[in-house]
Amino acid sequence: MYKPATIKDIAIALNLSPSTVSRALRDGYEISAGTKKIVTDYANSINYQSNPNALSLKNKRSFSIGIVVPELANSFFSQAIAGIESVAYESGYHTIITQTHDSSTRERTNANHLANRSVDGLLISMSSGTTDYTFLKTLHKNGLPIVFFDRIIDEIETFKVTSANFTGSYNATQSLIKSGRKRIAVLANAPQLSITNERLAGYKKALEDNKMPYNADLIRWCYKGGNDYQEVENAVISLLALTDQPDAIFITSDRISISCIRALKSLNADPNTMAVTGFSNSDVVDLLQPNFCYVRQKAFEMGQIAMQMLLKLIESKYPITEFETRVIDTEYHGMEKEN
Amino acid sequence: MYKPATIKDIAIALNLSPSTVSRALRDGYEISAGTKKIVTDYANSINYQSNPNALSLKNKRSFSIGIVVPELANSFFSQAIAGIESVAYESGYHTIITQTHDSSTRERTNANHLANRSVDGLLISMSSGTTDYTFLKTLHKNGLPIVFFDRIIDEIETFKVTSANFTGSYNATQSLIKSGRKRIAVLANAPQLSITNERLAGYKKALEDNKMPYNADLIRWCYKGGNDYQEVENAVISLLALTDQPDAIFITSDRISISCIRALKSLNADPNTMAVTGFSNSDVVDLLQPNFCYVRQKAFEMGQIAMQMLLKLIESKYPITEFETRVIDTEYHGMEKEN
DNA sequence: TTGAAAGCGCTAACAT
DNA sequence: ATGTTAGCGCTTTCAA
Repeated sequence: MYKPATIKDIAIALNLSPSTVSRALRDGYEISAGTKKIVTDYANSINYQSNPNALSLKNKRSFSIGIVVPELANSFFSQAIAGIESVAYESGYHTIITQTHDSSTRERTNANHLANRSVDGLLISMSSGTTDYTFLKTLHKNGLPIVFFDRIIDEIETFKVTSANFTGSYNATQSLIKSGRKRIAVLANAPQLSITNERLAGYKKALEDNKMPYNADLIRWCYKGGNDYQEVENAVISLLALTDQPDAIFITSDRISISCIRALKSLNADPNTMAVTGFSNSDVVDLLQPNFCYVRQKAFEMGQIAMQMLLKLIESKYPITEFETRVIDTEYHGMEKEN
Repeated sequence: MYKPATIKDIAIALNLSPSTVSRALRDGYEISAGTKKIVTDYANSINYQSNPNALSLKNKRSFSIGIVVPELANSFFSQAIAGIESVAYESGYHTIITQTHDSSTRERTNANHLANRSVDGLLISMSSGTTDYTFLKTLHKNGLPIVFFDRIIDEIETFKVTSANFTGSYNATQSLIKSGRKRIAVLANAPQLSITNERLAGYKKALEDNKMPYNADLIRWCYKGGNDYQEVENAVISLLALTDQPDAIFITSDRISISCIRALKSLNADPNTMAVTGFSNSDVVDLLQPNFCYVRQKAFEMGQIAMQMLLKLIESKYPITEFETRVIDTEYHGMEKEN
């Protein structure tokens, strides 16, 4: 049984009362310098660490924050988490990371567990399947600080940070059009997601501005967000089977982008007749396929901002009523690769 | 302030004592069916969740386990974590994931924090820089169940699980030799790591068995494990600059493999004169470069096994004295890609 | 300057 | 079958 030393142990060893030890360790003003030194020295010598559970129970404060993301094995999220951690670490907060695998049930369980585990706040990027937000609303109403990032929702009023999905998408589509593509198909992520709709809207607007028709036949939904390769391959096959074949594919998400490239390769599609452009934060995407252009989100930065927002919520003395939704621009990586 | 309902609240609302409520909720045998129903119904209606901090404090048991890995943005680890979670979830355990970015300090902080946070056990894969294991020894001596996976160490006696690094490496090198390669260079990970040495040993043995000389000139160390691209590129440049250029590169780690491919591409090395083979668990590695052969570790499976071992340690009635180090075979993906 | 005591939410003897 | 009480480790009045 793992049993670290307690304040009581120190008190007994030093013939002091627990309260004195507690105050000494936290540098309380009432304690004499001498006692403080004795206590801290001894505490260090036995490598004393306070029990966070007891502290949380007492203080309703844990100096840890919970992170809920769909998938760690997704570059965007692991980069965002790195950003979150960098800020959290500086401010003395620990991070507890959980993943949902895009399951609403797991999402609810994780969020509730974190809340009960008395994290001081929650950073969440929604799962693709979630349509019922009551569990979050309840937590939020009960006073748990929540910040949404990337996959945000309208239903809860708080700080949010997301990418300029519309613009990123618009520019990428523009670029395809400029390069002469006439029939641009889309592989879209689950339609419940904010990011999906924004990205699709950017695509539509680009078509419109170029007086090109929007053709629903060219849209394919990948409800599993690219986690199910077969779903993506089927979508690609059905696009290739169209009598009026598309000459480009625009993809609204990272995992789908990868799966699409794989599918095109395995179907022996000609990379010259089929241009591919999509959102991706994979760190190897530039190595994948000669002509793959992509939109990259500033994931690390988004993580940092999200954590800063959460800190603001947590550490604010009075309730915050003015909330901000930050939109971070994306980077477009076209074919002419510099650097 | 987030403040969930407590057992006391329920007790007051239902005019019962806290202990009755507690027992009813945990289906205690002493409680009448009627009371049980009343209590559970009410608890459900207000969405009562027990406070894990209080439980941990009381029971010295948290039903959560801590995970310490170098880097989440590394396919191997995110896959291993998925394996860990799958077992943990089935057994009612939560996982708390932390990453060290290969910093010993972060590693120590994380491990200590998790231990104090009263996780019931620890799953750890060592950071590349760590040479002082006293913090782990201390935790272990104090009774914290620890299981090592992948990057294991000899210094602590407990359950461990790792890959057949020697054999995987041996076979990959054999394969390079069979295909006619004569001068096989190596990009090696930090030499502190168990996996680095095992993989290097496999390489050496393959040379030996083929009566080929081991040439230290062909070995390059990447102490940053591929996180520092420049380090890898420099290594590649220096290999290409050799008067007697290597005709193959064997790489002992995932991140270095990726960086090496990128470096070769940016240096315009001819993929036909320079064969590349390395360890990688990236899910896009097969798309990267036509002739890249790779050794894949069974990461998910390793995670599952590690978690099972940890459960055994945690839930064993009496102290375990017989420890096992499981070695899991690797998959070699050569050039003839089926499927 | 220090100590005693109560309480955070929960459980488990020990009553009743 | 249910209630009372003490205690997990810590902080914080209140008292000395």
